[in-house]
Amino acid sequence: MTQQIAERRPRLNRDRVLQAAVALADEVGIGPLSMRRLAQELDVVPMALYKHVANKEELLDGMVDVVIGEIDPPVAGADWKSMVRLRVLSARRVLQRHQWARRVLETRTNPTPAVLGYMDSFIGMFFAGGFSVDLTHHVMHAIGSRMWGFTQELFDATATSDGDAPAPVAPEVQAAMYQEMSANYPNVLQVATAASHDDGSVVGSGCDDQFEFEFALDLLLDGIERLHQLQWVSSEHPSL
Amino acid sequence: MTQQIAERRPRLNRDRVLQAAVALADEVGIGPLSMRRLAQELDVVPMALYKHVANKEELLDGMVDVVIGEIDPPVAGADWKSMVRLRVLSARRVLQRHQWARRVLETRTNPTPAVLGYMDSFIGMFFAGGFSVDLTHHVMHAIGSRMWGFTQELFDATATSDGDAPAPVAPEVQAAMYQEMSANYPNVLQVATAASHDDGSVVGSGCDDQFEFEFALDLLLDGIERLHQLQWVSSEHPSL
DNA sequence: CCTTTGAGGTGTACGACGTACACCTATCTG
DNA sequence: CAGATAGGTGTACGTCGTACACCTCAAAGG
Repeated sequence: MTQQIAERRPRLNRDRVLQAAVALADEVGIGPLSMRRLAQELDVVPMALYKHVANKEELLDGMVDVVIGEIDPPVAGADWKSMVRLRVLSARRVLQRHQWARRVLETRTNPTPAVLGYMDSFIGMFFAGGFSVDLTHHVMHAIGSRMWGFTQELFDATATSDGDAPAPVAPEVQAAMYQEMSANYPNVLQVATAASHDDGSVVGSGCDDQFEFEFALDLLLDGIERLHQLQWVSSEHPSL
Repeated sequence: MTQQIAERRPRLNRDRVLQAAVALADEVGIGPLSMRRLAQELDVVPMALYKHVANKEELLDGMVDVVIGEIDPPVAGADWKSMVRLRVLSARRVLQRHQWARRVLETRTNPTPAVLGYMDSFIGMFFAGGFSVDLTHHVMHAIGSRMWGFTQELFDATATSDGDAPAPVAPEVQAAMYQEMSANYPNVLQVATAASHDDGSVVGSGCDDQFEFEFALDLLLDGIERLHQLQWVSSEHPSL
């Protein structure tokens, strides 16, 4: 009789927790997704979740990773433009499927390995297309905000988003980060270091946000001007 | 002795509440901004706030209005491109000053009059520049997501953002909305109705999100392609 | 001048929330 | 079979938004 009525519930694990969280958020939205509600869904007491995720923030990190994992890998053997285009559209489809994801992604304060990996592979598409590190950097900002649906500070480790002072990073920690980056995310590292030559930090954004903003803005305005001059109308859906 | 020690605190009103809320959010961030904390700042008991704001959502609406009000009006007598450019940059400066504003703006489910007024005047700049209603519509989407820092659903009344079913709108209410719109926001109305010809609703977005997305994406990709072909480098900061 | 009234401010209370901490109990290892 | 340890439980605390009943005080009417 030690066996409970339901001999099901095959023991929780981190993955089942994340999957359930994603499913629940898809169903009811991110607002009503509470630890208690999620626990209930898994037929478990709230505190049980904390054996698999450190806290709610880490749960959200994990959910983001699940979502990122759903974005298609780059299609092989195409020109950079169609590769990038398809991948951005794939990302859009995923974020559309999980409406809450954009909002959550936006609140992540530092990128998970899955996000870094995605960025790295994305940057790789530009490199393969013969882009300079410099242009790739600016372009990632411009495309990134379209792809994610918000202007990102994903790399800006200095933004704690709650106004606390940025924790100073010890040199040896920074060195370790560098090792990690160069082993796993060489493209990200290349872009990041090139962008922060005037800044001491390896991980800080170190780039000129104002410039990035105007870069993308002018890209848009120039494109718009061209369409205006051409008397472009959408009903014909011509190539831009 | 009925007079309290401090004869100051010149009686609360909605405006003082909003100003204090904005100042507090600027200082400590949006996370720690609670009704209780705000009340404390105003030297008042939490429930006192509810005499001036219906609830926290309405407080946030009011805060957004304060922020929107800080964006510069269009400069007179310039071409559309510089007018738009300056105004977007002004909006950016404001959102930069109030870091929390972007996140809050994003969670607003329907636009306040201040936001509608701003949109209306923004659309007006394109109309004055000779843009068609059609092109203006697409361009507002593309520029909008750059200006606000996120891809907007500001007009999408069907998105309750917590997954609830969209409340059906009675015909007479819809008629009243129409009156209101045509009186105060004629430009918005024009763009909205043109965009939703296939949709019955006046206020629903009714436009093809996928198309808007690809429109802006291709605008970017084409611009990027041009830069790539020109071997553009940022260090020289040439005009794009 | 006194009374009435209603807007503005108070106090208490409730049901959410995230999660610390001490505890129990399966399951696996030696 | 014994002991360890990963997984699950129960209770409790401090936070949040806000409903509801109450008080108070400035202005207005007799």
